[in-house]
Parts: sequence; structure tokens; C-alpha cells
Amino acid sequence: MSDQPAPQLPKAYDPAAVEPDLYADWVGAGLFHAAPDDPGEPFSIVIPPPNVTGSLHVGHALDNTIQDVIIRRERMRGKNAVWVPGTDHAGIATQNVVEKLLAAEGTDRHAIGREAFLERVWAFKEEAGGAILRQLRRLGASADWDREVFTFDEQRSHAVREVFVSLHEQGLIYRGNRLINWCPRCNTALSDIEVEHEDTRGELARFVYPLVALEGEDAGDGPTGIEVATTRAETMLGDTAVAVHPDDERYTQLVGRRVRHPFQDRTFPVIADDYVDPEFGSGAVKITPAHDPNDHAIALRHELDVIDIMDDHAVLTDVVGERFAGMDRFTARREVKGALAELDLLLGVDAHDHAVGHCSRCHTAVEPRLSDQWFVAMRQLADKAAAAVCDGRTVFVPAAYTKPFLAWLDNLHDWCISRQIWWGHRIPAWYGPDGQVRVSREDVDEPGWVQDEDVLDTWFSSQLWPFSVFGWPDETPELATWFPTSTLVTGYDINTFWVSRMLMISLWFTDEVPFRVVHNHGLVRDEFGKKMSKSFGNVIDPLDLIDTYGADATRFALLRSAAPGADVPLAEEWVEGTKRFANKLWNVGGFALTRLEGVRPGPMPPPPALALEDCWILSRLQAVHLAVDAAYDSYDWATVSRTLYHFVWDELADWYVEAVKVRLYGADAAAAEVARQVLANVADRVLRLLHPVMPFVTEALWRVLTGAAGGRDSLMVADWPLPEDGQADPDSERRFGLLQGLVTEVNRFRSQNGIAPSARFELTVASGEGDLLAEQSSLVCSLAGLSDLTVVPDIEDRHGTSTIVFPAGRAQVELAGLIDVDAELARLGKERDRLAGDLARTEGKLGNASFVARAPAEVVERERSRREELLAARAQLDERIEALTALR
RNA sequence: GGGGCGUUAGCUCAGUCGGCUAGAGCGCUUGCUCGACACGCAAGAGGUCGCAGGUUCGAUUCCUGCACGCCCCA
Repeated sequence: MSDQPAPQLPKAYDPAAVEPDLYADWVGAGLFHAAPDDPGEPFSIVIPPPNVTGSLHVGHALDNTIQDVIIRRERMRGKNAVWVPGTDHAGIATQNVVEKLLAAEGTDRHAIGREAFLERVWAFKEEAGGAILRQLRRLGASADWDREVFTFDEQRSHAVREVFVSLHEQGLIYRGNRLINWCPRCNTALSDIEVEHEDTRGELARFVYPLVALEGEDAGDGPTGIEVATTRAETMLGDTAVAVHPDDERYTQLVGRRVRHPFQDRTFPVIADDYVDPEFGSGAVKITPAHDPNDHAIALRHELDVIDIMDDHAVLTDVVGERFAGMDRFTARREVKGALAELDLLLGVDAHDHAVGHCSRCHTAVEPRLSDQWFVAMRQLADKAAAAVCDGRTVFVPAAYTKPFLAWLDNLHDWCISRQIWWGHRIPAWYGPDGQVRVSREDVDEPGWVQDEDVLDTWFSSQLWPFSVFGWPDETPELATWFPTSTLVTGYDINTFWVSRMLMISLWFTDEVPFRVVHNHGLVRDEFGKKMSKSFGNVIDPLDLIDTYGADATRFALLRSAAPGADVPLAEEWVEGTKRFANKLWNVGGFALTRLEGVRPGPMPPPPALALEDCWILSRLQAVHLAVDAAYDSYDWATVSRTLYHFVWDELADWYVEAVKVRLYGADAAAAEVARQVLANVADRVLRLLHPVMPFVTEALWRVLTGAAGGRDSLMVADWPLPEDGQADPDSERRFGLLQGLVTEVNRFRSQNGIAPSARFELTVASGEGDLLAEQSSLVCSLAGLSDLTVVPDIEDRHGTSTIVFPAGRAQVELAGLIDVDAELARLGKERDRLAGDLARTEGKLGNASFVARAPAEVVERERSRREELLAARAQLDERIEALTALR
């Protein structure tokens, strides 16, 4: 024994005192950095790049915690693991922020001009940008910060230019005048998926288009008009047809005739098209080709006129006539209905629920609009992506996300990629005299040629991310080593926006999938499953959580709720709970530290030297190890964290630490040394298994446990443990379980009889496992707080004693001065009720001839022996009750 | 309208192949300063497994229908 005072840890775990120094140490030692020629099988993750001017929210915290868990484990497994961080320039979002700043200064981008505006955005990016990556460091993220990239930096812009020009050369990027989604507030085109459909209470206005009379027809002969309905009455100003279903007999004789526009000097035809649903409304549909996708499709089929009635701000233009020109679309909607009513053409206005598309950035109602834009033809790209998913080159985890993803790919329309904003990759197209267009890798700097004003959709550049971060199109060692990447971690809501496009473009340009696994996690919600939103006031700031409870607790709380395929509910008090777990672990470590007397993880004692509790904890650890490895491999974070939580708290702390005290505090030096060796090894292994999840507290404890100096001597780069053969030991688990059963029953006896935990008493036991109990009597005494344990062949009930029934036998306590007889009788009465219930259930089954005849023999046998046990237990109880009653 | 997911304790969720007394965390009740930890220890209460049928000796589990909630698409 050492005379030196045992080293001590602070009594309570204080994350703030530990985390910053450890993180700085990791960074300083270069542990996050990987190089292509480092040893080990390559493993790579690219971060879903957050908005460069954004700040960390819980969704980021979850997404990046998962990435960090994966990369830390793979690093420990000896892989050449890299996690590439970076940010996204987020065109519309960032431009909107800077435009707001300008507005506050009383100016706007058009007043200061394109060049000055872009300078302003870059300045803003330099000032506010990257904050989110600094915040990720607080979380413990072990990204390779030397490799940070930006979707709008030079190399990434080079990749964008290359892809655009190549696709154009291949005929897959084209410029066309087509119907697109227009945001009148952002003043730009949007792609289909940047439009969010929301159910809205609206109005369905029914009105009549008057028929143009046939030559020679008398007024009053036949129908004089045709009824249509619309939720957007103002669009009638751009109508160029009325459509009916070809089989709809009500309208057969009207097809081919013309109707008159009530406010404009023009007429247009009644046409027949399969698209029309004869069941809806009157069965006749007004057709506005310039402002509705379905109508536009019909117009193409029937060569109808197309009349665009609005400007960039969704204000009606002169095309609609003097009466309505200059009105915004909502005013016009009201006015048109009024005007129809004046002419007696309005039949009615009914309430009507329908879905309205809104801009995902600013929530303005989107206006479908004809416009000259650049598009990517998606069919061929989508087919390649679908093939890669179908044949498993890329798999979704959980697999349930595969089907909707494929269905989405199958329905894909061409992608509108031009945006009428300034912050972004400028489209590399130049317009020359005489309407010539040149798309070029090099800037065209010739007189008379001007570059397209528009920029590309931000997703056009972020789709290149898995290879552009490694320097593509240049052939770099990084690209050769780490591409394709291993796993992409993202919320399922991003599959269509980003995952799909990475798959498509990567396969098209590199013939490789961008990642082998797409791991979809859920969305973080509040404790009641509600979406977090500022207006709802239920937003949790992960930085507050880290400040208050530490990064480990924050990570653990998120992971514990992250069951596969489910959203992730989170409440601050749950993080408090995981902080307590970190503290528990800390205290187990503190205990070990004070009692190990310099023993460090190392060779294990030979099996014969191991105590029962050693065999038990090693067997349990082995099972936990296998379960945890399997859960890590299947991205089941809830199981990883819950399994380790349960092992550390309920098995290691509650039982093993208590059990091992007998030897640590005992006189047998050799036995104590064995206990120390096992304890050190178990602690070492559990810290390794837990490290990816709780990197800080595990690293802090491991350094103390092993004497690691820090720097490159770190748990972060220690070997991931391999499950050890021969440690699964069902017999030791069974035997230790018997002791646990006895201890638990003694505790219950204490509690139910109001006996103080500090009160010692003797126990006499009779059991089929008498040898085991005799052998382990000092352990049982310590765990159950007994002064002595005597094993006898049989127990005879006597006045003045009480019997405790435990799974392996019966135990007897001298009651003298220990218990309250009435309380004990009450306890036994309750026990008897419980037995009676179980017995009734079992006899019910056995009394059922069909059960006995048809259930498997072993099930029936189990019920029979169960009945025998219950009957015996009841008989004993009855004796006890009788004896005790006599004692009163 | 089409498709998908869900409904288990007060709250949030596990529950393997249909079969021991349906579990966890938090919350709640009671007792406890026994040499790691009161950020703790021990014990306890709390469940018509959404509803109705069906299959089966037996259903939280499998099937059908319904109700309610959420998500995606149109």
C-alpha cells in the first residue's frame, strides 16, 4: 500500500473547467487533421454546409454530433478518417439579410449598384461568416479545420463553372421561356422544391363566360354562356380558353365555339382535354396559360395564346386593360369579382380550401409565371441516380427513406437554376450582338458582349460538395483518397433538395456515387413533439445547453432521443438528466482513481484469480460491447447511448463498484490487486466505447486512469476495443444474479419494515445454491448490509422471525427489536394477493384443454413448473402469516 | 385527392420470433449524511398497450376496418 494520499478529482464534474482545454489540446496536437497518405483505410464525411451567416441551432447540433460520433469511432478504429467542414453562401437567404441592412440605411441594392452590393455582402460574410463553425467547436466537433471550404470560394467556383459549361455542351443545360415559380418579394425564380405548399382557406368564385353567338342564331336559343370557377379571379384577365372533358356530354356541342372576355376586346375557344375533371364544379375549366402549370401544359397541346398579365412584383400590367392595370394581384382579385358581379356574370363565391405555394425563404405567395430562365434537363441524371440507389451503391439508413426518394426522382421535372439575385455564381453565359449566346469556361471580354445578369441556384454549387471540397475538377490526392465519401448525415427533409442532386451530378461527372450511405436522422422537436419556432417560443439554443450542462450532456441528450426513423424530441430538463450521467461517470472514475493505487489498464489477471463479480462484469461488458458495436454500425444512436448509460449506471456503478469494495477495503492484498486490475480494464474499455458520444468527460477520465500525457497520447486516437472472446460467461451472470436477487429482497424487506439502511442484522439462509452463498457470504453481507450470513440446510419458521423469499431460496431474520409485526403482516398479505393473481393466470392457461394440447410442450411445461413454484410459495406464505398472527 | 408514419405509465419514448409479472428517462410518493457520487442511494405508486372485428391454445406484437394525429406529394 502506498503512503501517498490518493489522487483526487473534483467531487462534481464541471464541464466548463474541462472542455476548452481538452479541445485546444486536440487541435494543437493535430488530431483532427488527416492527410491522404496517412495510414489506414480511407473514411470520409463532408459536412452539410451550413449557411455561412447562420448560427447554430439544435438541428445543426444533432446533425454534427452524429457526424462527430461516426468520425471519432472510425478514427479510433484506425481508419484514415477525415471530416471536411465548410459553409454555404446561401444566395437568397444571405442576400435578403444584407438587403435588410441596406433598407435600414434607407437605400437598396439597385441604388448602390451590383459591384458595391457584392462588396457589401462579402464584407458582411467576413464579419459574420463562419460563426457557426466556431460554435461547432464548442460541441466538440472533430472536423479537419485545416480543410475548411466555402461554396463560393475560388476552387468551388471553378468547379461550378466546369459543371455548367459541360452540361451545356452536353445539351443538358438550356435556356428556355417556361413557366416557373416566381417570388414577387425576392424578385427571383425558384425551383419547384423551394416552394412550400400550405393548405389555405380561400374562395372559389363561380362566373360565366358569355358565348359568342353563332351566325344566324337567335338570342335565347340554347346556352348563352359557360360556367367556370377559380380561386384566383384575377387570372381570368389572362384566360385564353375554357376547357371541358371530351366525354362530357353536357358540353359536346359547345366545344369549338368561342366565348367573349367580359373586360377585354377578345374572344377565345372552348376546347376539349382529358385533363379536365368533369366531376369538379361545373366541369368546365378556365385556362390561364401564363399563370398555371396545368393550364400551360394544355396551352401547349392546343396552341393557345399565352398572356402574361403581371410584372416582377405581381402587379397587373397594361395588358389587362385600363380598369385593372396597376393593381396588385390581391386587389385585382377583389375588383374582378366586383366587376363580374356588376355585369351579372358572377354566380357565387364559396369558401374553398386549397394549397397555395409560398416562397420557402420569405413566405410570400408564389406566382407561377412565364419567364426566360436556365434549366437543367433532369431525366437522364435522375435515371442514373435511381439506378445507383436501386442496386445499392448508395443505401439509405433507415431504409424506409428509399422508396419515397425513388418516387420523387421518378417524378422529377427540369430544374430552374437561374436566380435573379446578385449573390452567387454568375451564370457563365454571354450575349453578343445579333442575339448570339456563348457559354464559356473563360470570361468573354469582347466589345458588344454582356454577361447574363443572373446567378445560379445555391444548390447548383452545393450539389458538387462531396467532390468539389477535395479540389475537383483537379485530380488531387484528396480526391483520389477520400472520394467517394463514406457516409452523408442529414435530416430526411434535405433528401430532395440536396442529397438527390449530389447523387445525380456526382454520377454524371465522376461515375461514382458521392457517398455510400445516406444516414437520415429526424428533426429536433420540443418535448411535446412540436416543431421549434421563434413565434412559438419553444426554441432551445444549443449554446445555452452547452454553457449550462456541457457539450457531452448536450450531445448525449440528443443522441438518446435519436431512434432510427423518428423525430428527436428534446427538453432542457432532459439535458440536465444527461449531465447527471456525466457526473455519475465522473464519480465512478473518481472512485477508481482513489482506489487503484497506481494500477493502470493492462494485462488481465489469469481467470482463476477472478472473483465472481469480476467474471460477471466482464461478461456483461462483453454483451454490452457487442450490442453497442452493432448499434453504432446500424446508426442507432438511441441504443448506443441507452445501452452504455444502463451499463455504467445500473451495472458498473450500482453493483460492480459496490461489490469490488469488499476486496479493495479488505485484508487480502492479492485479491485487492486483482480487483484493481479488473476495475482499471473495465473502466478503460467503457471509456473507449463511450468516447465518440461523450468525448470530453471520457478523455479527462482516461488521462487520469492511464496517465496519458495528452497531445497525441489521447483517448481520441486510442484503439477502438475489439470484443474479447471467452468473456461471455452465462454461469457467472446467473450466479451473480442470484446474489442480486437476495440483496434486492433484503433491501425490500428493510424498506417495507422501516428498518434503517444503516442497521445491521444477521441472516440465515437455506437455498439450493447454499454453497454459492456460503462462498460469497462476505460479498452478500457487504451488499445487503448484513452483520452475518449463515447458510443452513433448511429453515424452520419460528416465532419471532420473519422469512424473506428470494429467487434461490428463503432467508430468515430474527425480528427482535427489528420490525413492526402489523407492518410485516400487511406486507405478507400483499405478497399473497400478488401470488394469487399469478396463480390464477397460470391455472387458467393449464385448465384450457386446447392450450395444453396445442401449445409447444416446453411452454406448457414452463407453466406447470411455474404453478408448482407458485403453490409452494403460497403455502410458505400462509405458514408465515399464521405464525406471525400468533405472535401478535 | 395519392402515398407514408404514428397512437404503450402524468410527459417523451423502448418493447427482438406471438408465450414468464409490458420496460426506461423525467415527474410523483416514502425512507436514507453506510469511506465515488444528494448531479446521490433504497423502496414504491402509476398501464383497458387508440377503438371494433378477425386469425390463434394464446395478440401490445399478425390481418382487416375505423377514429385521431403528423409528414411528404398533387
